[in-house]
Amino acid sequence: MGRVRLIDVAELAGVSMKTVSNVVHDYPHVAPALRTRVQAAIDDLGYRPNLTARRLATGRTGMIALAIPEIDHPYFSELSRRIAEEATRRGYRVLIEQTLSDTVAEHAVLKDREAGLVDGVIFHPVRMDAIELATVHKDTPLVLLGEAAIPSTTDHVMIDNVAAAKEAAQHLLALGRRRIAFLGVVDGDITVSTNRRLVGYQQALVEAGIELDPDLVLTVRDFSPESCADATRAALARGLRFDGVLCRDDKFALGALQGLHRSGLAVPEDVAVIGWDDTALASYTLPTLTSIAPDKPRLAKVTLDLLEERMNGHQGVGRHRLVPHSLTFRESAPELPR
Amino acid sequence: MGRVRLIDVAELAGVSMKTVSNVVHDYPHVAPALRTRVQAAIDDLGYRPNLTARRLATGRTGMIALAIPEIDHPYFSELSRRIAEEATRRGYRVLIEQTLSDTVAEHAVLKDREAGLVDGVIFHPVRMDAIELATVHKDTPLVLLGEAAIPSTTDHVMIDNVAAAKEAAQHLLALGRRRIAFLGVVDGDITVSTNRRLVGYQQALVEAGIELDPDLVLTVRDFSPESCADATRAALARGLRFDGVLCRDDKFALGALQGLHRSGLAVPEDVAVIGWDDTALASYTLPTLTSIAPDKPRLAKVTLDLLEERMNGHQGVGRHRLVPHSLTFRESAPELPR
DNA sequence: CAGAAAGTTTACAGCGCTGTACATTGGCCC
DNA sequence: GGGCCAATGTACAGCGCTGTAAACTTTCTG
Repeated sequence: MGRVRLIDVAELAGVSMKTVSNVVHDYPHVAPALRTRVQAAIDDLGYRPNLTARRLATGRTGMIALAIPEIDHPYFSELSRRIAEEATRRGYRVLIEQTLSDTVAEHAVLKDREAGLVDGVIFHPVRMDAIELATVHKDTPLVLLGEAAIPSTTDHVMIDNVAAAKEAAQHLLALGRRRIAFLGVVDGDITVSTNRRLVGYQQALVEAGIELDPDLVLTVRDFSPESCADATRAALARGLRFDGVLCRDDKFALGALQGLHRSGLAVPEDVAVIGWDDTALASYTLPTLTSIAPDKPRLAKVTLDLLEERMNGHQGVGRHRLVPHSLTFRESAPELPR
Repeated sequence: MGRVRLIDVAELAGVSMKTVSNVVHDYPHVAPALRTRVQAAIDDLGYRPNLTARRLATGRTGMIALAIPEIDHPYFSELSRRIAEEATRRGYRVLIEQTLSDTVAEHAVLKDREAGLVDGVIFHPVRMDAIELATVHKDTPLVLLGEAAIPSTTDHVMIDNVAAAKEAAQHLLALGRRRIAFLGVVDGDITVSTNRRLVGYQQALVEAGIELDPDLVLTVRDFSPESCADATRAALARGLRFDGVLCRDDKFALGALQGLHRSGLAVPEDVAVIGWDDTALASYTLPTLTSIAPDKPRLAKVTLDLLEERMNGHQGVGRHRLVPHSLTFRESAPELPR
């Protein structure tokens, strides 16, 4: 336990508490002799500043909350890591909060700031929409991620989903595929992300002069790879034919790979597959998975840039940043030879 | 910002701060009339207690640290989720800390408690050994996970690695496999976990009257699936033959699946594969992966039981708990028909 | 109905730190 | 030598909350 207090050090060194504090904080105007004496006392006693007291006195916590749907989803765990590392670099700690896509939990997210637990919040909402967010969020430094809610009043970072989906579909087209499926729309739970990606997919096809076939937009039961595998097999079983699949995320793509394999189709020979998020999963599969790759380090950097400005008092309308993306080519939809 | 303070509520309601505090804490002996009046004032003003101040006054933070090597490793992110959920159930929040298997970072883990950031620490060490831990850890409530360091003085939770490895190997034997490889030993970085698992593997073979072949213990470059795939292919290429592989974790197993596939071998027909940790990965692969499954909910529960007792002042020697494990059967090493 | 017991409320001293205001010292310039 | 400024150090009032002790009320008991 941090039994040793500032005043204990001060007494041992024969100085005031404030001087010890100054030494701890590397305040420049401390006489060298004194500094060493105080430092010796600190080391002697094994003094550690009590962060709670410091926080109360300063009003700053040095912590930021990261609220995500699930910590054990590959994309979010990779994102968490990036953000935690970027935050550490800037002297903050990250408190990860799981919402489990639950409305109540999402509403609770912003309370943390009110309770003085954190200085700012990074929030990837699923349920809350722009209006709810705009009303709840008053003066909490907040940066939103994802596409679910984009209130104009709040800072927000994402990739250009439409463009990314379009580029992926265009790559499939460039590979000579003409019957391209989209996997998938979760039954009764169509998210904004899915929507944007679907739009990009459609744009690519239309611009290539291909008629849209609604049957090629597959519907799945839920967000599990299993349901995607089932949907893929079911589609093939009822006679639907396609030679390319654009998936809304890597887990969906794994489901597609399983479904195709079990239906006796070869990837990429018979069907090319593209995933989304470029998580570690993409290199673990058979065949390895071509995937849309958001620039995660950049995402972390931009997000923290915005948040830090807000925490430093920046006021004003919401800033909206697009972060670059690219296509990471692997076996399931190989790069074009040139 | 939580501008509203306890005293503001008190003044509005015309009572003392302490009475408001009592209402906030549901202290039973508050006159009903007063309680409603105070509650109204709280609601009116939108009062939220300042947790930092509370912590300073009580000396409790309500937080526990979870220090793990990597947040984006599937096993650790699943573990984090379990532990966070169990902790939430008990009224704690979890502060996740990445050590990246770095010695310095591991040593820093215990400082958090000293700084009063958390009430207790759950720590999965990689580098620190029992002796270091025993000396550093004085009176911080601490529970260790994993097999790296087991100082007798500290509470510790793990599964029986030797037994689990033995059972897995025995399952491969029961499937009629006789040439069983172990994947693998990381070159120059053999961990205690790997060692325990290797021992169990060897016990099973010896008890089955099979002579140990050191060549069957494969060496890999690092902890990536890629290096495991390479090691598998290289082994096959140099003429090594085997019909079963026991892997030290699921990521290694994914590498094995890739390597076997690329070498033209079928799983499980030619070679049966068993992974370790039963992470989500295991159901995503082709074929799906049989894996040793630690009872993660139980692990979380036991860990928090121990930690809570320590945080409540329990003294005494380290308690060492084994948590149950089982084998989750999937395609790569199917369950025996009966 | 006195006295004890239980219920209810308050005042206030910290928790350990930092920010501010202020005191002291020494160096430098004319 | 006086005056001024920068450097150095200190005292102390909070930050917002809770625990303790004590005051005051009401209820119960014989």
